[in-house]
Amino acid sequence: MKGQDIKEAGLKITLPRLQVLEYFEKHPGEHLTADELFTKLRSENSDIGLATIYRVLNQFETAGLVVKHQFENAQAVYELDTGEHHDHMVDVETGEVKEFFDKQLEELQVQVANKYGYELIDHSMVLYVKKKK
Amino acid sequence: MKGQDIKEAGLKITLPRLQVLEYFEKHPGEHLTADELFTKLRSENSDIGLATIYRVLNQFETAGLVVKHQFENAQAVYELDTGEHHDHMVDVETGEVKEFFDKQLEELQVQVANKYGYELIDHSMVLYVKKKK
DNA sequence: GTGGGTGCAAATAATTTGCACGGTA
DNA sequence: TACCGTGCAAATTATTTGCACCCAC
Repeated sequence: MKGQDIKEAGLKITLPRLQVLEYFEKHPGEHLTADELFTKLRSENSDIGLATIYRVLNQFETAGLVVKHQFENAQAVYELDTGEHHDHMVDVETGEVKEFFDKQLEELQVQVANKYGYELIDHSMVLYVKKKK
Repeated sequence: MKGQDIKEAGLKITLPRLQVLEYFEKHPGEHLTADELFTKLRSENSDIGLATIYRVLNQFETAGLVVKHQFENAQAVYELDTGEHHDHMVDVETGEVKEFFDKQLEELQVQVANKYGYELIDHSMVLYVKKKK
């Protein structure tokens, strides 16, 4: 049962938390803002509050259940943490967000950090792209 | 004279605009928030307003005089646009921002975008690092 | 039963905008 | 003199927090 993840995070299994987690699981690959999630859940007859969404997302982020991204825009977007690291491509024409992973790029970043005398802890990389004609 | 850049951007040469531009030119490599710039200029006996800083920075960004970055934190940071593209490394222990450029990384990003059927328009890449012991 | 969890509304933080006045061209 | 530009304060936007009530354990 999915409540397991919530319990393992040291949180009580409550309806709002289940609804948020369930939404992400039912829509794999979606990246949405707190507000978008609020609207979607409300339209599914949930009576969840926006503040709760922010609270739950923060708790889930701390627990490693979701990942938060701050792209160019003001609002942060969240996605389910599949456990597999990946980076993002944003199609500048459609706003669509695509995940990708490139081993060579990852390794090169480690090497570049080393070259400057640093150890790489984390990175964020977003490629802004458009479809080739 | 430095007012030149401002005039070329189609803007009147005013004291606040000169002060902002001058601050960046006198402190090469600095990345600061609107609020930090406000405090610095005020301490230099300017009577510039925070709203004006935001307005001027936006105009300068549009004109290509400064570049705006949104790192993990809430506040955006600005730096003078030297015309040379570079990415950033943030020391997670000190908060220090270092610029770097790696040709191989740049090229690899183009290739990766191509591999997925896209054309690379722009990218943002921030390496979070700490000093090697 | 009790302490954590929730919705709502009010508080914050960063940034933008309205307005009357001031300075540049 | 024309208007654009400015400082200040109020408005906006995204997010957080206080509080009284509620529910999972």
